[in-house]
Amino acid sequence: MGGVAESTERKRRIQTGLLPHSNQGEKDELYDELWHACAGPLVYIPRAGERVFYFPQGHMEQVEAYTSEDGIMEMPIYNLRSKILCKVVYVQLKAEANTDEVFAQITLLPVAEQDEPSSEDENDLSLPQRTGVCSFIKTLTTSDTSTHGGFSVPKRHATEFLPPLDTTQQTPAQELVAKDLHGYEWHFRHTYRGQPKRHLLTSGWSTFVTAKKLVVGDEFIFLRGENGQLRVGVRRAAKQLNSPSVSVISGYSMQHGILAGAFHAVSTGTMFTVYYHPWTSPSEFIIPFDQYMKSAENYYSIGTRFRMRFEGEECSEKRYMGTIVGNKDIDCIRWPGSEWRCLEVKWDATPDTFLHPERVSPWNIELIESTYKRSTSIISKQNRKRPVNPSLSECSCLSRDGLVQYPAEYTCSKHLRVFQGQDKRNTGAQELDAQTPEVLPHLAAPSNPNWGHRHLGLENQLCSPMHELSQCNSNNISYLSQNIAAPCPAYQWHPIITCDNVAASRNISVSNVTSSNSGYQECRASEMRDENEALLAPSTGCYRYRLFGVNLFNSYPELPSPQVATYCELSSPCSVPPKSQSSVCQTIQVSEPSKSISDVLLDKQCNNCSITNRSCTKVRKYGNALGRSVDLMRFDGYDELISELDHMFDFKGSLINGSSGWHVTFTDYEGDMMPIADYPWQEFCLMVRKMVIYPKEEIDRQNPGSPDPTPL
Amino acid sequence: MGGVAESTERKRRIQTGLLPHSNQGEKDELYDELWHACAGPLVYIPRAGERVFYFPQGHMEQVEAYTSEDGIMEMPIYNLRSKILCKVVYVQLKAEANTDEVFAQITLLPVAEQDEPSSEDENDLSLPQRTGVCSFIKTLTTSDTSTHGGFSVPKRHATEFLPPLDTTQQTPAQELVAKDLHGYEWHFRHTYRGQPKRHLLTSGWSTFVTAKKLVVGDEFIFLRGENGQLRVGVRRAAKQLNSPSVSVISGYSMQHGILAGAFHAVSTGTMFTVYYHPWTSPSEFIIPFDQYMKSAENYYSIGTRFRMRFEGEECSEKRYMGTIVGNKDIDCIRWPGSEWRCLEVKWDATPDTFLHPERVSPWNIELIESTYKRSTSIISKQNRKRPVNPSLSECSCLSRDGLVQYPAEYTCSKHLRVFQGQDKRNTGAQELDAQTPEVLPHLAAPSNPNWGHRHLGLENQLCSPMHELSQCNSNNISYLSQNIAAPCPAYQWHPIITCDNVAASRNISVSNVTSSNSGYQECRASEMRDENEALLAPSTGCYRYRLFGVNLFNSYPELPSPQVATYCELSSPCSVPPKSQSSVCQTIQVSEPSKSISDVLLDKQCNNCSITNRSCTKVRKYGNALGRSVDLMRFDGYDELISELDHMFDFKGSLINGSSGWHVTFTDYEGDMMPIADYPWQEFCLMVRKMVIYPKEEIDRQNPGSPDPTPL
DNA sequence: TTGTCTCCCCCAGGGAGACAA
DNA sequence: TTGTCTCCCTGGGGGAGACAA
Repeated sequence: MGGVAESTERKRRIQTGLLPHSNQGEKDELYDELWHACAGPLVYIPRAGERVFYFPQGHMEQVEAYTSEDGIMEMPIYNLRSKILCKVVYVQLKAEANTDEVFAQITLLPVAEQDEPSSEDENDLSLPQRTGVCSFIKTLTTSDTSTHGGFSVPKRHATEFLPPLDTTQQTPAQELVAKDLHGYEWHFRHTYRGQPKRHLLTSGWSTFVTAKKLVVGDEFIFLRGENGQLRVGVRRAAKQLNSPSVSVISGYSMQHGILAGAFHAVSTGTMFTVYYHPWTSPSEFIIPFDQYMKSAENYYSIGTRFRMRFEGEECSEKRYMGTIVGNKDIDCIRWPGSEWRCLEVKWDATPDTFLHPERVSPWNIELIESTYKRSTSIISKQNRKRPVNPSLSECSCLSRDGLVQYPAEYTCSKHLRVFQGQDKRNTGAQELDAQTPEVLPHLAAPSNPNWGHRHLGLENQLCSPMHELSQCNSNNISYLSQNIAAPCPAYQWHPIITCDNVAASRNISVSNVTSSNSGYQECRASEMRDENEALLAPSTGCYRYRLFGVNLFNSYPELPSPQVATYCELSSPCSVPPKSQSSVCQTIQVSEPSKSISDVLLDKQCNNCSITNRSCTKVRKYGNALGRSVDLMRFDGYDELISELDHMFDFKGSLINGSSGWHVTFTDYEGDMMPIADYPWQEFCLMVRKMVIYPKEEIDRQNPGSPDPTPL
Repeated sequence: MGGVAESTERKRRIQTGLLPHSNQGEKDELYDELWHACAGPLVYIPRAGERVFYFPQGHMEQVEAYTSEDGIMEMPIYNLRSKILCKVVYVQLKAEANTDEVFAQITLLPVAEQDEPSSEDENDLSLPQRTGVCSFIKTLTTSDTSTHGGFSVPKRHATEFLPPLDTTQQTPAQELVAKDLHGYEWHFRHTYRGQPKRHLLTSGWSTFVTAKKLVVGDEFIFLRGENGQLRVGVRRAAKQLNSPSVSVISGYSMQHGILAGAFHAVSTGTMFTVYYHPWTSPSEFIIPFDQYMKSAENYYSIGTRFRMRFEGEECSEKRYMGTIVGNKDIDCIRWPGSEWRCLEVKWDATPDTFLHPERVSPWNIELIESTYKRSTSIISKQNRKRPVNPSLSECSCLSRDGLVQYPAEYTCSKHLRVFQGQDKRNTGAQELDAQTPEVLPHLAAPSNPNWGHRHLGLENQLCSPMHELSQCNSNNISYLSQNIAAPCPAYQWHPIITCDNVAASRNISVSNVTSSNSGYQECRASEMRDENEALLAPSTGCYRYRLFGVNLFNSYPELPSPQVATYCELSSPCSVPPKSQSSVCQTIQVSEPSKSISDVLLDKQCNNCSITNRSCTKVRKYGNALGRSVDLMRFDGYDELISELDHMFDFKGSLINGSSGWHVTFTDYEGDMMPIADYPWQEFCLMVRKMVIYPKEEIDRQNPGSPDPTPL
């Protein structure tokens, strides 16, 4: 496609909003492809319009990688939620000028959780538009990086991706001009010479190597766009660049800035911008809404077995298994109830256990299910969960029209590489929802056990991982390198998987592993729910935040009455009465329609930490032993707060109209008590620690300076 | 001095605390020397223990230099003072790894303004300890930076600073090893060859040039310590490095971080750290207490003529003159009453006016006094004021025992360079105070019109700028370069001033300039006061905040009765009754002992901004139309404030003991009224906008949320 | 005295095929 | 097919004195 037709198609896409964060034409699409190629397949960047949860804790973790020294200072406590639902407003994919380190500048707009996203947005997001981009990656050899000679281009890559040479000449040569992520043009002389003949990049190559500071093991990325435009990029083997951060503000101020900035954005409903450096730290602090919600469906009890994906050497994927050994707040003071890295885990012994985090977030891991539904359900579940590294978990063939995915039920210890563009990470409900009836049967077909597979006749041997992987054995190491190629132009964006020395078809014996944890009955309701959804959900396109027609966030049952006993072990004492300790698992198993996920989340947060939950602010009425809690983020100002308090404490409107004789006071974190409404709402939200409703006489009686004199 | 003697002296200094921020021995002193040499003579860095004013606005300005894009977003309003008195806790002088850009990491501790600094601290600070460091600077020529050949060492520098060569050899050579600011060791081969013979740095030089990215016009700095240690550094001609700042947090978050971090530090009385990059922006946001206080003595009315020092090309100093054309807040919303760049100025026409800021802070400029005392008083005044660039304004000879200064009453348009270490910027009262009686006569000697001159027999022709400058004319351009040398080892730290093409002895015709502004009578009382102080001040060691024995901050005349009319033009309407618009000028001219500087400050600050003044706080008594003002800086806490208010409004003790039935309330800048003493005193000082004393009945009657319901 | 130029000459490194994995 | 080696050869640039400002 090109010329007029391409232009027309482009116009249509722009008009229909199908071109995310790109309004400069094909050039920028190619840029995005290059960026993702450089970032690596494990890196997920949300798209504009998407709804995500922003985790300030994770953001702080990443920023701390740039503040070596003074992270010891005690942070103040901001009244900031541990997770903030945001709409992605703008995404810019960039690269550091000096290091080519990719990073994303993401502008977020905090949104109320009850806002329903339009189904169109989500549909758009689930349909990444792919053009005829083809590319290859090669890990640099010693010779490639030596000062003598150039870069050896694998023959197939050269013939497929490089412009054809005039082979009639003795030593045919051409000049290639390719831009990098900074738009800088690199010139390479491409020749075909030697005995035997081979493709080489000679002149210009050493300049590139020097400028990019490439060493053995780094990767060279080459892209060719539809119209023949060339791009080059690098991925470094050693990701641990010592941050050459310019010393502008102290780490302490940075922490303040992130928290205060986010708080201000949340309070005022304005945008804020974060930078995400996937190479710097693995703190993925922006998690797609769906991914989070999926993980929230599971119950993460102590002893639960799980596995988690990591990026191994040379961009390969590894899965490690472990056991949950704890479930509690990482910082009970500042982030009570936070799910960020709330799971303490013990990893199964591996040669490189030291790499693994001792704490993970629920959405980082996949639980290992019980075995009896493994042939279909487990695969389905895995596809649906895809917690961290979705694209590497299966061999994907991306067509212009959608996503074709194959589950990869093996551990490819090395040399497995999938090169593809960014796909939709959470291909759970919304993708299922988008299924046309005729593809649903695929879900249960054992021989083709992928779900969401759009059967559009695009499959061929290049796209079949099982086919490709059958070529991979330890006998043909040098024949097929780990290089990845997207064939061009016949099949656009159908990655070729080539690998050597791979225990290719080795399946993880999930059933054995799981059954070894016989002491725990796994909560596995969500997968059943998935199936139910697939079968029962109306195809309205917006059921995701509803469960059987009940809006998950607007319904707020005061006292949910769990009708099944919980199987789930609790890791920490819970201050909530035990009867409310239900989980979504059972609730959904019995098709309890009044139990919403938000309820479950509330319960779970209470379980996670026995200290006060800062997302909610305690309110007490003078003389009443029983306190309540309100979430200030749900209110727009004092009026709404007072209205809620009026309702909560049964003032029947007299608190609102002032006739009650009671007044709301609050105590800030310094312990000073003040009448409410003295401060602007935002500041109040920042400083309030708890609220007490006093009768006026009591206020008059009190010494205003004495902190919190209320009897409990 | 060396060996045992040096070690003993070192030990003594460490014991007596005379070694600022250095406990690692001579190495670090040499480091500091190198740092300041690289930073340039205009750069002032406070010392640990010093009291300074921190201006968040200026800090924000500097940080904005690192945030190109998103500075447009509206900043929230923090309850932060425009200037924050701090004690310097810790200073680290550093350099950026990539660029060698010098910067200082300064840890500040907010302090209450009423805390008197101990005179010992200040004495220590005013006695920088100098060691036998000698050095030279050379601006690199084309040949120096070319790929062919090395660095040509001026002969005098080589003979004085480089280890002697064995001249009996045909081509004597030696290896020099010198560390840079990062501690990296550079090796240079030093030879003496060629026809005619000359000193050259050959091997190693081009590596240095390449690594430091030196170009023609950059400067090479060479230091030699007492014990022969060598150091090298660079200063770049092009200071405008495009900030290669790593994208970690958004500029918006940085702004939040600076304000929230400072606010948190002030609120909790904890330290905070700032980074000051003198090369990046001229926003000197940390100003010594004394410098600020000196500037606060002047009255900056519209039409006032002033001059200001700038760094010209190649580190020369230029003075430009201008006229104050406005005096108002740069940001009335966020920083009401701030003096940061509160002066709008119009610069006299110069070829490079574009360089000049349209707004300056009072402490940046020196007012041009009336002429009749120019021969002595003006010089004295200049020495005392030294608003921005103290070290360049005179040729300084620093001995181990003190500071010898010569006023420089000329404009050195180019090529004037003074190379010296950091000296005490504010050599005002405390230096005078340190005078021993026998040096006082120097103060009035017309032929030696410097004050604070320690007559220690160290003067010699090398130290006399007038002598040196007599060599400087346009005829010997190539004979004396602009290179600066500190001769070694005979005279330690007595800079040689060598220059060419300098209009050396050209005096600014201050009298003419000033008289051209005939419409304004300049306030010039402070210089008279200086003289009075010099002659009359008792040598008690702590008179700085006293005037004629009256403590300037503790005395507070109830109703100063100005006995002379004011000469000062007011630039903006003043809400204070005219009768209180006296100034220090008249007061001191008539030797009014009861008029304190703080009173003057009160009056003046009221004039500075037609909006509420944050340094003095208005107080009204309910029902009284006539308000008062108090300077909260004078109080240690609420008790003292209430005591003062009791006295001020004639409560005769009943406000103190609570029997009056009246209560002091205050209004913050948001317009919210609260009872006094709800907040810790420091926070109260930060947020108070005005105070009102109410009868209790009135407080009870009022809706606490309504802003300032008091009738005027 | 020192900035610039030119000349000399070395060697780092680009560019080629040989060779082997 | 392609990684590595070695050989060839060129040019950038280090290093010297010449020369002039």
